[in-house]
Amino acid sequence: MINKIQHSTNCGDCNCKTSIFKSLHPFELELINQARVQVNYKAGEIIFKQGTPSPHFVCVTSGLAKIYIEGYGKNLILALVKPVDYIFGPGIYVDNRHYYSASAVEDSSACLVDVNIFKKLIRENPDFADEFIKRVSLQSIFNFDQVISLTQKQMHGRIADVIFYLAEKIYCQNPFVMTISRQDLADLSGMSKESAIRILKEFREEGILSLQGNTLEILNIKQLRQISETG
Amino acid sequence: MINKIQHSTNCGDCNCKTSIFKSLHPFELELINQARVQVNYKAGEIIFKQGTPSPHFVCVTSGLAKIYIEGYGKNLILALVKPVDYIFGPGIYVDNRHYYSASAVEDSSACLVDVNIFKKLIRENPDFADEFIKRVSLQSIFNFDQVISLTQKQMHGRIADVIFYLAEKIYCQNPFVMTISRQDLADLSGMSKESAIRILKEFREEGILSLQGNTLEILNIKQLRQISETG
DNA sequence: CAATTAAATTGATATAAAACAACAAATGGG
DNA sequence: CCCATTTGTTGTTTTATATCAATTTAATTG
Repeated sequence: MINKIQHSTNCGDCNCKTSIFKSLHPFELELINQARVQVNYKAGEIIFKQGTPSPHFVCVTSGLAKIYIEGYGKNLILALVKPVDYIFGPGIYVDNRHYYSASAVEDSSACLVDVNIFKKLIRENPDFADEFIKRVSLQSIFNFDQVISLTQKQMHGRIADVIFYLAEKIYCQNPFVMTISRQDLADLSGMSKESAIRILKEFREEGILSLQGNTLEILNIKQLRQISETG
Repeated sequence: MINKIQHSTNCGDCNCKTSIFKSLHPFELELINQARVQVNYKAGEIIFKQGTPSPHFVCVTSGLAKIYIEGYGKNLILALVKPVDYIFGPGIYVDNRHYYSASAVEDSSACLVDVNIFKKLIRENPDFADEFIKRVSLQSIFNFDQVISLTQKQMHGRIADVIFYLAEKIYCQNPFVMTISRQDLADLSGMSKESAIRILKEFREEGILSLQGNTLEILNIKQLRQISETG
């Protein structure tokens, strides 16, 4: 099972896709490369748990992961993380604890790198620091949109938002295969699984999308956008 | 009207209260001091508007401000900002736009400082950068708690959370005078003004708190905590 | 200080969404 | 390949919460 997935053998080839690393010098990238540990996760396996110490940052190199807050009885998925993107929680600069959990949605692999190396590079390379802060800022902005969607739109609008998120940011194609479960869809849109399913059904009946098996196609983007905007 | 409020005449005295500035050298603080502009706002006045350019960061030196997202028909208050604390939105490292609005809740004054000075200091002083990132991280963690409260608790729990926020983080005393309106209370807890008022009334009737005029006292902290935790 | 406007309060009604329950379909391990 | 477990689906009921409407209180301002 090991080594079934093809990976780059160094960060210089792999992480070039992640904009934040573009400001690192080759020798700095090599520093990360030396320190990294690669791990494989089966679908459903937990990568790290909310509340536990956070000794490294995680770079997802294949598959799909979710980061989610374990709340009161249910989870809220903050984001899906696809290759090549990394998970770097806010606890690292606070108390070295995770403030959300992460698990693999699909069979995935990831590189783990000691956070101290990361923090060291931020101190030493201002361009990298700027990129990092920019990245954190983009995350914040995304979260703002998310919290407005969750608190001010009703279910139809929230599902519309999540479908756009999946099509545009995660799977990046229009007919796409939903590898996330209905429960995940519900946890992304802050509603019960039953409600999420029902709205998906409604959208299908109204010809807004087609859904056979787990292949979803947005048929009427304009109408779905409308639903997203009218809440 | 001008100069009625007493302020420090330099950042060295004033901002020492704000932990993020403690890592700045005196000459760096003086750089900020030279560049700052002080402004007074009357209650209700807008400090900046979501979507507009963001040329400076804002340090609230007296009064009380709110930062809020203008959503679909209603606002969501992200935080109240009291002296001496600053407002530094995520747009500054992205597109120099504000992603939320800010306005004065009480008569307030603030210092405005060119963001470029701030960004320059972050590049040049790694300790300051670390403090800044820590600060942004704490903000994120706060927002996580907030979004869980807003999306997974029902109204009683949300109001309880907001009351604790006011008592512990904003007014910092137990009988405290609520200088925010009921609408603000509603916008902090993501519900209608009417619902917020009704729950306040219930809490009063159950002896959990007293509320005469705008003076609120938590009488049964344990029970309020319980309500916060059971959602 | 009266007159006007804005903010707070209360009650009645409508509705969005969860919870519950029962069942179907798919998945995975022995 | 079959049984067991999970995941998905649908209908019904209940409940939390918004909306609407009416009234009271407080705050402004000429």
